[in-house]
Amino acid sequence: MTASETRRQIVVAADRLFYERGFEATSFADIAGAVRLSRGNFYYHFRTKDEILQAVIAHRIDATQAVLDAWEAGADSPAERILSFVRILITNRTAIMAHGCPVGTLCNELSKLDHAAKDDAVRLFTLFRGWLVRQFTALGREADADALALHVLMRSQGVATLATAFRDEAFVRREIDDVAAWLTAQCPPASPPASRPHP
Amino acid sequence: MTASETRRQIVVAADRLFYERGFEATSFADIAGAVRLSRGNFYYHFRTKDEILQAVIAHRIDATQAVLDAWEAGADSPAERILSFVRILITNRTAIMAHGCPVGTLCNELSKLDHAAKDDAVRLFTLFRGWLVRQFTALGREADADALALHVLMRSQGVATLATAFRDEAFVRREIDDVAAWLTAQCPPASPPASRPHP
DNA sequence: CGCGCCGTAGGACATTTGACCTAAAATCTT
DNA sequence: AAGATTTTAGGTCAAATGTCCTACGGCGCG
Repeated sequence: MTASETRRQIVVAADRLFYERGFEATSFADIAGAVRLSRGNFYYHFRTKDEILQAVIAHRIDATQAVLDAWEAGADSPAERILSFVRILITNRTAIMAHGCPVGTLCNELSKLDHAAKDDAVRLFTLFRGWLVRQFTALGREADADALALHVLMRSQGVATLATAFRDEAFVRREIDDVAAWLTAQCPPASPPASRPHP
Repeated sequence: MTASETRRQIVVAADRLFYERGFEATSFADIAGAVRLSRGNFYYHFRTKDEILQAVIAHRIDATQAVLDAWEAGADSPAERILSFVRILITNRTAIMAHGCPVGTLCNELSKLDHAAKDDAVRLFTLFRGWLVRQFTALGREADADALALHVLMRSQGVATLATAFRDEAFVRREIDDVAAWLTAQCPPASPPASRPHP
């Protein structure tokens, strides 16, 4: 096995474990075990947990960017793209009801730990935020695109958190429908300006 | 110092530390140090970390219940009461931007740890949920009171999470205003039914 | 071919940390 | 002062982290 391939496997396994159990609760040995490496060999690739965290975040950023790029390259309208984003909550409902949103929970945990990589994790949010801003701008809402983007992110996060707490799939679907309705009201052909963000 | 008083101090200190650093990241010694107790004395009051967690959750439930009762005993209208709840985000903005929502982040962490006390933590949410249901019922929305309650909780959680990530106070205020506007649209004297929850 | 180099892999320590426990001193109660 | 309660100062044990050392196999080179 080549070193970079081994490394990649480690990052993928760590990514999953950090998501499922949290960063703090995942031990070096847990990750090594998941990839079937001895501790010593593991150390050859990553010397500290923080290094792994850095790599995991970088990996997530790449993966996220790829998904967003693909959506933006597709034929969907900006509004449909935004809905694609929100529907992640449905697609990943099982994982989310068990472990929450990967981005939100990581940012929360790193904030509490006051971890050096905190800001890097927030960049994941920033990625989505910027992408959403572009979609809303394309919908003719350049003036308040950022407020709208944050609003969509806010709703996703809120739904994810409550989904984890209550494990209520009907609630998730209801709220997704509500976002869809809100979105339609935001960017219609021509209707009275809705009561939303006044930035 | 009487035992129950010492115990109370321990719970208060543990509550703060669990909130600020997280449950997993807070050690026995951290709590003992915060109350200036020897580890042994600490052990006299609580034998395991899980016992402390139980006590902290019970303490939070009591405190929450007291606040909700006070609000319900006050002269405010149900709509104003709901706004009081949402405005906690403003009142506690400093703490929330640093450590998130105490309820949401605890539930998230315990979910990941698959901790036995997970469901007890969710009861904190349930407390708010039931209280909100009563307010919406009083506003004449008994039919969808629960969906509306969850919607308000969802927004609070989303705002808290993003507030922690971006530390943007203006965003928080904007979203609070938006909830207020939404609330007005929900339960007005008599207006066309808004596009909200269809449970 | 023989030899040393290097990337890769695996195991054997050493150190630290944190949860959990005990014995006995100090303090309070009656 | 007897007896219960509270506090202190230790100590144990397992898990986690950090570091080193050996081994194997390909490969360039004299």
